[in-house]
Amino acid sequence: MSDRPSIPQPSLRRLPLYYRLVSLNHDKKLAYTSSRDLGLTANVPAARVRKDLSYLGERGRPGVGYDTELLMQRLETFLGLINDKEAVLVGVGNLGRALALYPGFARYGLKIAGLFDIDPAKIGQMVGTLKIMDQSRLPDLVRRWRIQMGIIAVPAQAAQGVAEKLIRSGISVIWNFAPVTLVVPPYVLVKDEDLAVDLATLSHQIVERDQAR
Amino acid sequence: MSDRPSIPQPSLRRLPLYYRLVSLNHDKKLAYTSSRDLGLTANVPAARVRKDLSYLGERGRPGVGYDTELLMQRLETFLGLINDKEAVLVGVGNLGRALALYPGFARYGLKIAGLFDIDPAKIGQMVGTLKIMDQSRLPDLVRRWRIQMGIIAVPAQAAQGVAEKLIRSGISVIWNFAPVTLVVPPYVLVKDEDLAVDLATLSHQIVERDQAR
DNA sequence: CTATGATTGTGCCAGAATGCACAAAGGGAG
DNA sequence: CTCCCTTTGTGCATTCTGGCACAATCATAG
Repeated sequence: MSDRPSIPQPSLRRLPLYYRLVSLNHDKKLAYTSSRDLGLTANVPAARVRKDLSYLGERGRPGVGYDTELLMQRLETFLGLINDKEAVLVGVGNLGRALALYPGFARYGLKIAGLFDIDPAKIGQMVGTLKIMDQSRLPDLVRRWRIQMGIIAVPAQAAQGVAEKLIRSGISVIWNFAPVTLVVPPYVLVKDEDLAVDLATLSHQIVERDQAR
Repeated sequence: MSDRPSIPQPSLRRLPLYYRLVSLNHDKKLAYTSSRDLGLTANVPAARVRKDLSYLGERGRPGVGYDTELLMQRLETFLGLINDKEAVLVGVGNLGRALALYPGFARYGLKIAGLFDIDPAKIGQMVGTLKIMDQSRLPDLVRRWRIQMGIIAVPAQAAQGVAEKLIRSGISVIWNFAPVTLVVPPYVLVKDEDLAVDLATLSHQIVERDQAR
C-alpha cells in the first residue's frame, strides 16, 4: 500500500536543521532559500540537501532556490509539527523542570499538559503555569484528555515502572530521558535521549583529535 | 599516517550503550557479559555487538562472553571517560541549572568547574557547590585552570558570541545546547545538542506510524 | 579424554547512504 | 531575443553499514 519510498534515517535527522534556517529566513522575509545556505547550517554539501528535500516532493526553482514559505509549510507537515502533541511529564527534578519550562517546544507542536512526581514535598508546587500532581492522578488525566505522549525524566531505577504505568494508561509514545533501555510492547514508540551517551562520543572524539597530533 | 581503521560513527554511538550494561554488570559482580545481552540493551543483533567491540581490539572468550571488568576498562579508555574533562558552563537558565546539577556526568569524566551568566541578578547565586560568576571573569579562569571544554546553554541569539569568547580564551571543545550552527575555526570540536531536533524526528515517526493504520 | 552446548570472530553479500558531475531550468542584462 | 550566470534535479559509481551463517574456541559433565 504505502509504496512511497520512505525517507532514509540520516536524511530525516537533517530535516529539522533545515527547518531551523527556513524558519529564520521566513522571519527575515526572505522569499527564497538556497540549498547552499541550507547545507551550511547542516554541515552537508548542497547536493545532499537537494536530495533530502526531494523526498518531500517539494520542488525548488532553478536559478533561485526554494520558496521559503512553501518549504517551511512542507517541512512542518512532513515532520508533523503542525499536529498538536499533548504530553504528560513525569519526574520534576532539575531536568524535568527545565523541560517543562523550555520555550522552544511550542513551535514544534509539543504541549505539556500535566506534571507528575512521586515526592510529596513537590506535589502542589507550581512550575510555570502547571501544578505538580501526584502520580496516582496520572491515568485518569491521560485518559480524559486523550494524551498520547509521556515524557520520562525520573531516575533510572524508576523509569521502567513509570513507562509501564504510562502505557497502561493508554500512552503510545514515550520520550525517555532516563539512561535505561525500556522494555515496551511493539506498538509503543520510544525515543531515548541520553546526554551521557553524547558526552561519551564527544569524549572519544577529543581523545582521537588529541592523538592526531 | 594514522592508518588504523577508525571506528564507524554508528558503532561509536552504540558503545556508550554497551558501557551502560557493562557498568551495571560490574556493579552486580557478574564476571562475564555476553554479546547477546549487550545487544538487548542497544537494540541490535548480537553479531553487530561483536563487530563493534572488535574495533576496540578487545577479545571475548568463546562459550563465555566478555570479561566484564576488562571490557569496562577498555570502553572507558577508548571513550576517554577516564580522562578528566573540566568545563565551564555559560548560561545558567533552567537548562544550564539542570546540567550543572546532573549527577551522571562525573562517571563520564566531566567536571564542571565554573558557572557563568550575564544576568546581574544571578551573579553570586549558588548552584550546588558553585557560585555563578560574571562572564568577564571567564577568560582568566579558563586560562588559569587550563580548561578545555565550554558548555553553551544560552539563548540562540547569544550563542555565537559566547562561542567566540570561549575560543578566544583558549577553549577547543564546545558542547552546544543552543539551537544554532556555530561558526568556529576548524581545530575547535563542536558537539551540538538540540532537543527540538530530536523532537521533530520523533514527531515525524508518530505521523508515519499513525498513517500506517 | 570425549562429547556437548554455548558463545565468539569474521568473511561474504545485500542494501543504504554518499559524492560527483552534468544536464535542465529559470532570471536578468543588453 | 540571446547570452550568461545561478541554482536545481538526479543518474551513476563508490563507500559505508548491516545481517547472516558458520567455523573456531572454550567450559563442563561424565
